[in-house]
Amino acid sequence: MKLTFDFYQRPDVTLVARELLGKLLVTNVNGEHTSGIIVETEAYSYREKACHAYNERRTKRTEVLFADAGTAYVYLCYGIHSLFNVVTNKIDVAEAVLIRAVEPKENIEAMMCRRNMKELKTSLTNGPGKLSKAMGIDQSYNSRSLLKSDIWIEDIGVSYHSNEIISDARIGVGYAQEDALLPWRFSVKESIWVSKGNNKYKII
DNA sequence: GCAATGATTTACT
DNA sequence: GTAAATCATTGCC
Repeated sequence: MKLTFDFYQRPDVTLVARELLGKLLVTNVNGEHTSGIIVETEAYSYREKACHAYNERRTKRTEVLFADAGTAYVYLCYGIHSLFNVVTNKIDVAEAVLIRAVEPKENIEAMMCRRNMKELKTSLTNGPGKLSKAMGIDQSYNSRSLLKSDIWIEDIGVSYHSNEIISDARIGVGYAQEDALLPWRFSVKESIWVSKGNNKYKII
């Protein structure tokens, strides 16, 4: 069952981030239907410095974060990678969940083709830039609604108890000072598809 | 207008 | 382990 507006509009972005684990991310790009199970997420909020819309900063780019719940926020990172987020909370409240890793489910061949890979490895989708490419998500999906387009998230009856979820500091947000320590990264403990993180800016 | 930088990945050594 | 790739957005001049 496709997730509805009510799922995304709830006020606690970390709760939504946790509950997105085990859900199925589905895209239908250029006639290729692909999907993967979400195994790693991060929460972002206007209340903390790691967020692009920190302190309610509105610019052309961050405007999407103030949009209605269930809107996709796709932005270019390091000039190369498209990172996929889902906007949560009420309209004009800038919060979002970054999808960091998925377990490939349907049409894995098409995903490998998009990533130029010959054999199936976890590196197909174990990172935010990687899964976007595998799923065919690019800048053109920015500000698209997940409630009524060719990209959406489904509930497939999987949910995790808190002892099956790892809660940790987010990756690559060292610039956010004290907010970089918030345990707002969530991943499925048993999954081998979780990203390895980024040692470069790792916080001790 | 211009310079700095990043919610990363990949290919080297 | 280290570094290059690569560019939209941002903030300051």
